[in-house]
Amino acid sequence: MQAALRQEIIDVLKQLDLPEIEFVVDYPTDKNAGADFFSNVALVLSKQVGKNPREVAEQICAALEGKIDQVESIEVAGPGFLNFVAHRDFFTTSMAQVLASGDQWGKNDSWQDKVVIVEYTDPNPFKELHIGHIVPNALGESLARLFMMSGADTRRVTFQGDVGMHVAKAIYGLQQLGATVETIDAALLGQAYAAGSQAFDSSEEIQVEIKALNKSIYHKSDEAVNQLYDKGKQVSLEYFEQAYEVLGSEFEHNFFESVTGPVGKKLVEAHIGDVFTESKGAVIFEGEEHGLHTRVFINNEGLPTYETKDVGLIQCKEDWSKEVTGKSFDHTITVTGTEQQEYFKVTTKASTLIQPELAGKVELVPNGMLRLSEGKMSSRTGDVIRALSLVEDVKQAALERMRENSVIDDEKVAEQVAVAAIKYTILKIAAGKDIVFDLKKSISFEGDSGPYLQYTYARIKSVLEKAAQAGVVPDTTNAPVASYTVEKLVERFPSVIEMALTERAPHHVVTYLTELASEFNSFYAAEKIADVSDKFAPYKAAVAGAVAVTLKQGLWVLGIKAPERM
RNA sequence: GCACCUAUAGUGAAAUGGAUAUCAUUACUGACUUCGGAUCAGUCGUUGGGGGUUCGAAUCCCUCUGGGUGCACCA
Repeated sequence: MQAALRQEIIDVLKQLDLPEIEFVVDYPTDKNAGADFFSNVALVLSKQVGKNPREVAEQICAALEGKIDQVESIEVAGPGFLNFVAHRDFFTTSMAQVLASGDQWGKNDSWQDKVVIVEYTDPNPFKELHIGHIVPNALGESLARLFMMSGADTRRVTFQGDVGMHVAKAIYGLQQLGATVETIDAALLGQAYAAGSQAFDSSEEIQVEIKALNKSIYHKSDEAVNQLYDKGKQVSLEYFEQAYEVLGSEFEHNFFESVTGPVGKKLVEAHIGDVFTESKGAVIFEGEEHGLHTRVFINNEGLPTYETKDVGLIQCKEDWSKEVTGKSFDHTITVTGTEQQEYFKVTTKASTLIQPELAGKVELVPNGMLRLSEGKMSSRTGDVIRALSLVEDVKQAALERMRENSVIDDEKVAEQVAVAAIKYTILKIAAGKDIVFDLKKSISFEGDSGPYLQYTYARIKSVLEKAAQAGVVPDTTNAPVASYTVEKLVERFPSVIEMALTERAPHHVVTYLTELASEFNSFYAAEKIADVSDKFAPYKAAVAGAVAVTLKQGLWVLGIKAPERM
């Protein structure tokens, strides 16, 4: 529709001998409920033409009159906007299309057949998967699904630090705690890391000891250590898998620093002289000439730093992409904290200097930090809130709620409600902004919340069931003269999906769904659906069905399950 | 010190440079003898200060103030 309007306006401009300019054709903000679409073309033109904007608008309006099939009327409003009102049929047809397309509703082909690798969550083995990891997990999952909605061959992966000082500290802690291969579990690993970190900070002797341990892990030189390491890594990864399942993520592949390190080191060493330089025993990249800052890629002990592991990672992604899809990736996204933005620019620049074909294909989407309104979190002191324990707490609250006033009592659904509540609080905020988390208050089941969306969906399912029993069959042939506001919102869904992807901003989907649910609930309060004596009941049931499809698709994009009952 | 990000009702947020800044929450008032009250309707309350660009600024530019983050051998 927008495209058709735009084209007609362009034609009319030519016909009227007006200059070609950039202008907007879009949905109006909801307070001018009178119009379905608007354009600012006259406002943009007025200066160039040297006329009053309203005058220009009138001229274009007159020339457009009757030219566009789906438009009922056009008028000039405010300072010189063109307001278009769509035919009633436009929305009626749209409802029918939604019901017919089902789980295809909202899709587009902007990334059709492109290979996109989305990397997110990135927990470190031997450390806790804490509530800070939920933010990039929720964001990355949603971005990945937006790419899927846009036709991309989307691959979800993680990148994990399975070597390095944090691992040495954890192993040291395990040794101190007298852990054996048999006794290691996720809880013990958390304790071990905290114990190791504290020991590291407590004395220089222990620091030397842990650094030595780090080297032996790297070179796999001590069999006893290797056993603890292998078991610890395995336990960590299994634990992560459990968490991913609860959170609703499924990763196809884990990349490890122990693997990307050597790959990166080779690449870096091959480009000493043209990209990297040697300085004080280390290999560095001088970022200043690119407006960035200098970073060390290989330290003076000859070990690759995180920078080099990231350079290697890109190569590993490329190799893996060829292996699983038969071709190079078209785009890769890394979701990680905003604090890594400057750093990421440096490694990306270095990578593209090595491999110019990567330019523009490597992207960082920063996620904001999650702060607690009270107290600080630190895995070094063991003072963390594990992701799963947060889910568990919220789930208990949900169960309590269900026992009070729900039609069912189901642990699985309570968990889905909990995850919805948590993800909603994260995803409603524009990506990259910090999130203040008040454990008591911020996870809400009322108003602006994940459960509100789920509730609305369950409610529709329920009323449609009642309607079916009463003999009301959803049908769009007999529509009331005026369209319901909620229909107009449903029709916008695909454009919201496209915008959310191009801006890397799932919060647009959250805002939209909340508005849709709210609008539906108002509609629901005012209109009777399961009532055979109402001649518009079949139409209203069709509208309710279209809202349900939209909610379900939208929640899917957010990585939130839509239970039929709750 | 340099660089980047950020500031919107009491609180948490939204607003591709567009029309009367939108939601939620809090507080208060109500709702069909109930198609699920995790709902709906209503009242109260907002763009940090100062300049500028623009037909039009929460949004862009400058500046001040407050907050955050990053600036070789950690990840």
